[in-house]
Order: sequence, then structure tokens, then C-alpha cells
Amino acid sequence: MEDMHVAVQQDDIEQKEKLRLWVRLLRASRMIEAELRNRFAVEFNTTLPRFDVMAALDRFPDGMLMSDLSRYLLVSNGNVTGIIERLVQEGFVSRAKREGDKRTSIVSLTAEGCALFAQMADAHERWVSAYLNAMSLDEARTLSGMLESFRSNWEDHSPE
Amino acid sequence: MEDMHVAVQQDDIEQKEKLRLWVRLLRASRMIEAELRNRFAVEFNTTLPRFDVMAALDRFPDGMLMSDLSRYLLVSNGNVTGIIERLVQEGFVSRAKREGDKRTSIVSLTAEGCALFAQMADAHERWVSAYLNAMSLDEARTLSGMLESFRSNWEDHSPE
DNA sequence: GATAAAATATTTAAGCATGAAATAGTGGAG
DNA sequence: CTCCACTATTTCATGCTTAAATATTTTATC
Repeated sequence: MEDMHVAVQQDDIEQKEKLRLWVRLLRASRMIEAELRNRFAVEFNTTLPRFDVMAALDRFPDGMLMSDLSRYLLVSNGNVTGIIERLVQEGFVSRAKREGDKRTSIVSLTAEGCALFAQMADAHERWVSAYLNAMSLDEARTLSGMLESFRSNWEDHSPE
Repeated sequence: MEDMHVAVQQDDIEQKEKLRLWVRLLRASRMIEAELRNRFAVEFNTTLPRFDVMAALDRFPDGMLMSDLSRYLLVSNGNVTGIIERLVQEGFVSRAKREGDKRTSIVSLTAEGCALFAQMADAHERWVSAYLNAMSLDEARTLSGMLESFRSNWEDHSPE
């Protein structure tokens, strides 16, 4: 009986500690995101979602399907449509119809988009590294490792 | 000369490691957020931003000004207006005009809102803790501590 | 080959989010 | 009292985001 109380209390402590972790993770993420949003707006007149899309396309030079993009970026299908729409209009992304399949179109960066992304990626890396300058390299590696192992264990409770 | 190369290379390694950390942090945050959004929609027919607002109001039972809310939640002024609007219509939040100052209105949870929030907060804690179940209590504490020290050092590069 | 099932992409409606401008109220200096 | 600066809130334009509905094409099954 006594043991049960102790066990339950332990569970509760663990639950609360993990809730606190989540709150702090979210807060850190929001702070950095807000700062980046601001920088991207000021320096490149663009947004974070646009940068994310261009980063994905830069990583896959042969192009991606719309559904590849949304899966890779963890955003919804319809979301990508609008972002790509604007990027195409501004000449940074091109859509190519594919021979065999009339549903799909392969999107990729144009030469202009590629050049712009190189600049943005460089600035992005410098900004992020500056935001994290109070953290040592070792700490960064530890944190990074823990987050990666979290990600690789994620499927356990994720549905589907 | 040789030393300089080594130093520069070290800086670059550090920059890239911190970029990787940011990418993983963001990814973890997005995965959990997506899962929570889904849960809140299914179980409570509500959204994360609404939960955040109600959590703030629960924390300040005497009520908050609209500007208090937006400052506390790190969101824009106009944003809060719409969310409160809907919560008021559904009877979870009440607005009271203040005697002395006709500009301000004090918003607070109604009894209904309070009761609903208690349920949601409980579920929220259980969900989050389940998402992090692959992580030990010690790991959670370590990670949490690192994120907290990051937050407390944030002001260094944040403007204003 | 016909039909059903799955995959791909877009559109729609509602809500979230921002920054800027508009509106309205307060309070002090002259 | 009047003007001016400040505060609080809302409104607006734009863009992000989702889920659900729709349309189209491809693939599988018989």
C-alpha cells in the first residue's frame, strides 16, 4: 500500500518534469522562430515557410513532388500549394509537368532561386549559430543527440 | 597561418553543429505540436492557441488586459482579439469593462471555462508525458535544464 | 478491358498570426 | 481649456495552416 503511493507519486513527478520539458522546448523554438522570421523579413523580404520550402528543394536538385514536399516539411498538402504558387510567380521555383503521369508536377529551384537560397542559407546558419552562442559545442552535441534519439523513437505512439 | 586555418575550421564545425541542433529542435517541436493539435481537435474540439489563452487566464484568476495577454503569450495584439472573441461567444471567457479606464477591458475565465480548462490541462499533461515516454527522467531533466539556461541567456542577442 | 481502390494535387472554409493603420480614451503641459 | 503624447484595442491586408471535399490519374484486381 505504501509502495503504491510512492510509485504513483514517482509517476506524477515524471509526468510533470516532462510537461516542463515540453513547455521549455516549445518556448525555445518559438523564440528562435520569431527572431528568424523577423530577420528573414528585414534582410530578404521573405518568410520562414518560404525558406523551408526552398531549403527542401535545394536538398533535392532533381525536384520533388508536391506531396514529397509536404511530407518532408511536416505540413499539410494544401499548404504547399499556396507557398509554391507565390515562389513560382516570383521566378524562384519552376514546375515541370511529367511525361508519364499527368497528375504530378515536379517542382525545383530555378537558377535564380538557387542563387538566392545560397545567400539565405549562409545568413541563416550565421544567425542560428549566433542565437546559440551561449551554448558550448559539447552541450550542442548532447542536446542534438537527445533530440535525434527522440525523433527516431517517435513512431512508437504516432498513429498510422 | 596554419593555426588560423584550424581555428576557422573549428568555428565552421561549431556553426554547423548548432544549425543541426536548431533543425532537430524545430522538428521535435513540430512533431509534438502536430500531435497535440490533433488531440485537442478530436477530444475537445479546440485548438492549441485557445488552450494557451485559457492557460494564461487560469494562471491569473483576477483577469488580464488584452495587452497583458499578448505580452505574456508572445503573440501580436490583434491576434488575441480574435481568439478571445470566439471564446467569449462560446461562454468560456468573459469581458468586463473597468470603471476608471474606458479603453481597457479585463478578460477572465468563466466558471465553465475554468472547469473545461481543468479537464484539458489534465489531458494535456498526460499526452505530453506519453509522447516523451521513451526518454528517462534523468534525460528529461538534463534536456530541460539546458533549454532553461538557453532561455535565460537569450536576452544577449535579442534586440530592445 | 471494366471496375474498384489508391495516389496526387488543388480548392475551400475556418482559424491563426503578423504588422500597420485606424479608433478611442487618458492625462499632462502650457 | 486645448493641444499633444501616450495607451489600449480593434480593424485590415496578407500570408500560413489545417482538415475536408473535389477532381483527376494511375494501379490493382478480377
